[in-house]
Amino acid sequence: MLSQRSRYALKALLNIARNGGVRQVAAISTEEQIPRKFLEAIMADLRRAGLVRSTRGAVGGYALGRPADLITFAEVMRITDGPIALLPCVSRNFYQRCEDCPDEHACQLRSLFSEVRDAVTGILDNRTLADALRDDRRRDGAAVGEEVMG
Amino acid sequence: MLSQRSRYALKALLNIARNGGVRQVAAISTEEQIPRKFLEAIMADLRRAGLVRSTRGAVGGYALGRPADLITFAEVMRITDGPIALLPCVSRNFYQRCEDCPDEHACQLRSLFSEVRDAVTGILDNRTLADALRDDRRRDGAAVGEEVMG
DNA sequence: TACAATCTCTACCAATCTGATAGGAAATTA
DNA sequence: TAATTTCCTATCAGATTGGTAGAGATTGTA
Repeated sequence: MLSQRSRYALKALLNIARNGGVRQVAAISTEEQIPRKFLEAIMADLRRAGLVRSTRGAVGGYALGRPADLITFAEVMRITDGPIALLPCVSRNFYQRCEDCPDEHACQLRSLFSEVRDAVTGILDNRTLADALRDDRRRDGAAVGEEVMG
Repeated sequence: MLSQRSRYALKALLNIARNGGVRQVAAISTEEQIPRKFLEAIMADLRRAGLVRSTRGAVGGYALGRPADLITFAEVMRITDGPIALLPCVSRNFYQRCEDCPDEHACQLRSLFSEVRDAVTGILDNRTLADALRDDRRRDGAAVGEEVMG
């Protein structure tokens, strides 16, 4: 399961991307129903990873560190939750040997879970914040305004 | 990440399937490098779920509760780790609402993580213990004996 | 019957992770 | 200077994880 941390991080980033420009923790907190102090800690992680830039003081806040179409879901999840793969020995970004495994290449779990990793990262490494916003607009459009467009 | 519990459960079941018939915890424990007492607890779970049948006494042990080609990886993982989906609100077997989510159908995470769930369960619900053993034999064959067969 | 082997059950435990909360320091704007 | 906002450090309760201990129940065999 995704941690609450990751869910919050993704929602916060989508909130910033949706609104554009600089956005305060307090606003995100109330809009996305995220405990303020907890969100502060999460934003600090995202800042240290370069996903957002912060400005302090009276009209400060957070802005995306790069365009929304260059921030993937996978990247956010790796920052907040660590590895995406189900086994350490099949992770590309956080590889670690399974200590109790005598021979990695003979392991009957490894090939299957490599396949799972490929399936998952195939989606998450290629889906950006911008994609999520676009899908959302399309869904709204289909229900309400798209007809007007032809 | 998969819990150690799940890894051990899968390895233990594969061990039983590979050897066929009844198999003792002590043997599995040493062969698969799993702490004995911990494995006992895991086998108890698998028994309660019907994946294995146990017999007590002098020549007791555990046998598969049904043929190896009817036990999927997904089923084992759900017993030992719970939901496979990354969000409770997209799980088929353990569905739960996200409390802080005002409108599930407007959620910008949900559609993406449904897609991920489909990709993962598409693999894990359709891969059985028998498949894993077969793949393994094929891999051995390719390296050693297959040439003899033509 | 006694004994050894095996699963079964209950309880317990240390370490880590999760999801927060508290309070103040530092920076910026008006 | 006052207000606003991020930044930093510390703390914490509860759950989860990975495991251990020991006694009890059941069965096969000598």
